[in-house]
Amino acid sequence: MRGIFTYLVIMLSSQANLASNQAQVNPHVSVDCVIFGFDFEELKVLLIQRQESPEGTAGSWALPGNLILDNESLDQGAYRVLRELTGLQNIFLEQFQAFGDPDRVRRAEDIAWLTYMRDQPNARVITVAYYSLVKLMDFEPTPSSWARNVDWFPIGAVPSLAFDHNSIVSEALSSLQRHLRQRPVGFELLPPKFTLGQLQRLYESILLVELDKRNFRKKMLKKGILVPLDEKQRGVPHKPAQYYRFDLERYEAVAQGDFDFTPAV
Amino acid sequence: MRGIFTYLVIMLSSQANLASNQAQVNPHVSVDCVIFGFDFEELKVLLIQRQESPEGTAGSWALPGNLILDNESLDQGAYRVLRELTGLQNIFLEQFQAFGDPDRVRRAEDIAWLTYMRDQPNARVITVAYYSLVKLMDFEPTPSSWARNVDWFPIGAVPSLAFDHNSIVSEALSSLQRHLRQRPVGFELLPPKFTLGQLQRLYESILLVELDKRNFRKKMLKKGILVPLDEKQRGVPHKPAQYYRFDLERYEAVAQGDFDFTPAV
DNA sequence: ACAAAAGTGTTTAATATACACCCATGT
DNA sequence: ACATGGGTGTATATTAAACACTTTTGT
Repeated sequence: MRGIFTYLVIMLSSQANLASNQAQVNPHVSVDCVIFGFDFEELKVLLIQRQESPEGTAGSWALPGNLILDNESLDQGAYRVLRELTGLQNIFLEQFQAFGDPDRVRRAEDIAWLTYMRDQPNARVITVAYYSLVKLMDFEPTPSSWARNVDWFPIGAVPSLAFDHNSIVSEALSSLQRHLRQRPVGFELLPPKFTLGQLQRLYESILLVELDKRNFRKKMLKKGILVPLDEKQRGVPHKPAQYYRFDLERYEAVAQGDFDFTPAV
Repeated sequence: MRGIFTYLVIMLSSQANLASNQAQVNPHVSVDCVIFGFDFEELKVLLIQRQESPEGTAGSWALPGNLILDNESLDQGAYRVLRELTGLQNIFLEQFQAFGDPDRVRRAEDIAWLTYMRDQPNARVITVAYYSLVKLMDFEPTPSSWARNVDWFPIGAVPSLAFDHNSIVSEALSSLQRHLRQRPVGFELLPPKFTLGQLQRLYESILLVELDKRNFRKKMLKKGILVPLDEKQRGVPHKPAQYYRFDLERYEAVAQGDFDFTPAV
């Protein structure tokens, strides 16, 4: 019961907005967010579990998403969904693709769920997909507040999802891989201070390659966008590592648009 | 009058479809196409000129685009718009971004035009933008058939366009530039046989750089995706150039996904 | 003491860059 | 003959790749 309540609060908050500032839900356009996090070991995706509807729909997993409001942009809609779900703001968000197959809603349980949740359950909906990079430490969904309704899944163990959400996740990963090679987006997944080992494991687990430690360090440090801090790891059962931070100003000064981290396989 | 007639045929053909196969126009989602062509000298964009409406709207230029039908995918919608406009099929088409600012329709003349053309002129519309690469030789809009309604514009001399179409063109160019460095998309803009000089000018005019002839040839030929033909240029007032063709099988065999043409500035 | 990850350099191969002259054709 | 773009090679600098051992800490 608790899970259902929380979930309804999220899904219906646009209705609250509607009441307070006249915004109308657009029945044909939604946004979906693929939220990536990194726990220093592997890449994870945040999924929500739909509640079981009165009609007995199974509580299958899905991407967080919702219809947009008529007075908000696509980006604003995606931010709103993220904020409502995670409470986080100032999150890295990138639109990567629109999905509009006429039969992206075809499974019986998806239709049942829409019937239960939406005013116009049969409206043709196209969805604009975003991926988001969050510092996983900032938002670890706790069993107490979210029950079984929200959880991180390893990117390699995503279950069967609602609608076309498995395709969306897969395209999000491709986009992230491409962007990671070209722009310094990886730092969005790490805390403000991090070690080179953590950064390397991030690249390895997103690009699905193994990298040589010495070459990785040389290459990364030569870019001149990392600055060492006066601080080292503590409490680790091995030689403590130097902490670094990403220097945005230096990046913008040095490489105007060119990052180009293209590791060998 | 002729121009208006032709244009109406294009814009209303979805209505014809509606009558024949029950397809409904979706009032909230459109597709817009940025059609690129290359005349061996510079990159061009195909624009259409809206007819002057009875309300006296100026005949401003715009991207070809239209609302989608409820039974077609986004890709199919974009293909349909392209086919209706150019008569061409099997065209290279790539979705690159959705645009959904609530105020992307704000100029008086845009509103007047929608009022004239659409059933629900005030509906919030988000548009999914595609860029398309065509062999310009296959489709040179002739003054006789299109009058002043369709024309190629150099990418550097695009006039002020309707709605947010100037932003869309600019983002399309960025996407094309990015893709050209990473994938062999340039050949879509060239005829089946072309010279290395033509290919170089294509890269130069899209990426807006000057390239060294010798290095360009070495680099391009080393990829092993071009095959020389038994044919040379004829009728040119200089040493005739060797013709080449792009070999797709060879590309797919050799470079699995990696093209990486990253020229120096 | 041992386990575990941090940290460090050199050699070799591949790739990128800069650069200048002769060639074949149409007019 | 001349103008025009086609075609070619080499030397140098930069970047990528392969590779192994010592260090520091917690247990």
